[in-house]
Amino acid sequence: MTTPTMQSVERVFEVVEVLWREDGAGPAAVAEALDVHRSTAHGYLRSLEAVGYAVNDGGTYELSYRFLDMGTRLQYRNRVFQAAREEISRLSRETEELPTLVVEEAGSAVILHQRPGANALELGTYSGMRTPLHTTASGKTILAHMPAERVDAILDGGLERVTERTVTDPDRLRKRLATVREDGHAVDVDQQVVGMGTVAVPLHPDDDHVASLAIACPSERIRNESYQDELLGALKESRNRVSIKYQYGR
Amino acid sequence: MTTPTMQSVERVFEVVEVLWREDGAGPAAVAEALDVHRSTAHGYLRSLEAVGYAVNDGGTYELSYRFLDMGTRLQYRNRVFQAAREEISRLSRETEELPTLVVEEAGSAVILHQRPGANALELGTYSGMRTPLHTTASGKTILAHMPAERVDAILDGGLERVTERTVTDPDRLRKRLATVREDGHAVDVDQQVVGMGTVAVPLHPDDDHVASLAIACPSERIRNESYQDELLGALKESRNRVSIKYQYGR
DNA sequence: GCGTTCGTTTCCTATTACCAAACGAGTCTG
DNA sequence: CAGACTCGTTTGGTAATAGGAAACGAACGC
Repeated sequence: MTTPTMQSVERVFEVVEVLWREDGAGPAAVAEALDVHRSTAHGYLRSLEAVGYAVNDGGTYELSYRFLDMGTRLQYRNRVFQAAREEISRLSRETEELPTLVVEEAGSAVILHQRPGANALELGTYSGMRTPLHTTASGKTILAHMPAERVDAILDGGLERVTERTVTDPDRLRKRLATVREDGHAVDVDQQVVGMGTVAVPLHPDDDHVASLAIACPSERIRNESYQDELLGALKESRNRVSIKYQYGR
Repeated sequence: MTTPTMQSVERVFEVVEVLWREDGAGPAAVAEALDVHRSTAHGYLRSLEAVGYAVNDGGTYELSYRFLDMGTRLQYRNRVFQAAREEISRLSRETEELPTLVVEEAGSAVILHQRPGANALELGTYSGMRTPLHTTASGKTILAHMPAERVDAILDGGLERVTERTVTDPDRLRKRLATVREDGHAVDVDQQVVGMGTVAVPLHPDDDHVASLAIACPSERIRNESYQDELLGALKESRNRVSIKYQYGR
């Protein structure tokens, strides 16, 4: 923990961040953002280009789709993703909503995959997007099935508030998680985004991995209880199929 | 061109490559792969973790989904993608095949998006995947609509052979491109992958960008001419809609 | 049980990343 | 139209930093 991190590595990813923010930039802009000399910034940009993570378009450098390449390869390599892919397609066709697969990484929720159906909400969500675990229905089902000591470690990090309905009190959250465990699912309405409701079930294919399968849809549709039950039924059926597929390989 | 690239930047992305190949590794494995001292490898791993692009799971480090995050954000930022997204969903539902959006980057074809339909082929393709431009129907439609000097520059780089049917002779390729320009589309059967056929149309929303909209399906289906025409018609209709959407904003 | 290998930390120094200066090309301005 | 900027890029000298050696504790295998 006391070992310092490498300046050049931190900086090159700061450059990546700047290239993202500015949607492409030259040495001058990067130099100003990092507070270094122009020639230094130039070195980073040239190196990023050499390794293929940036492209030089006549003096201004842009991030390349190598990020998409590597990211998608990581996504495809994930065994939960492989097991869930087809089922998510099916859910997308049959419910016409927005089925989503969420996993946990470094104490955050990560959307590993989603496939909008014909009637799906247009949210700002995307594969790879991170959210705190305690602010979404999926995250709560994941927390609810994680070892207690890991939950404690995450809660100790503080519970960020994202909307006025975010549960920020650790004890209230723990009670909520107990309820999720009993119910076997979690439902959020207008929690993360106003107008959106989510129903989520845990996906617990083995002792090491906890994930969540969820469907997001407009709040008004999810308030209809029979529709909510319908979605829940579809989710649980899919979840069971995914678990089986996961355990017995492809 | 004479300016040397930064060793530490090249190395950190070598580490990324090793972490990908080994599906997670510790300092010892990375040190051996890069031929550096264990403590050096450790520094890179710690730094990658600090910037969020790797996660430390009890001594072995794995690449994180930050790559997916950044990659997908780049994908969503692309205006051609934004304009084509809905149409690709529609094509996926209506044809039940594999509609694909391809763009050019640094002289290569990059799959920017694809959405398998209910009957789609299961290929090894994925968003972010790169191929040479001259080996796919999409790539050829892109080449066919690129400025001649850029085509020359790319052809000068050599035409890699990927199957026995790859066009590797520059002059034959140029003739083929002329045909593609005349026809307004390109069709490949068993070229890239045996058993797969692709029909592609150019997507040329403005003077700076050339992309391609394509549908991949089993060879036997595409050999049926009326089916091929059906796909082509759907593609061209979608292409026109995407062009309009691109020009008149979202 | 010992030996090995691992991740990790500390310290030293030699490498390397950084800055300064300068060049040529392009753009804006007076 | 000309001058003065700013830009990307290259060069070389130097000081900060990345890399190597050694050592610690823990985990594993023999």
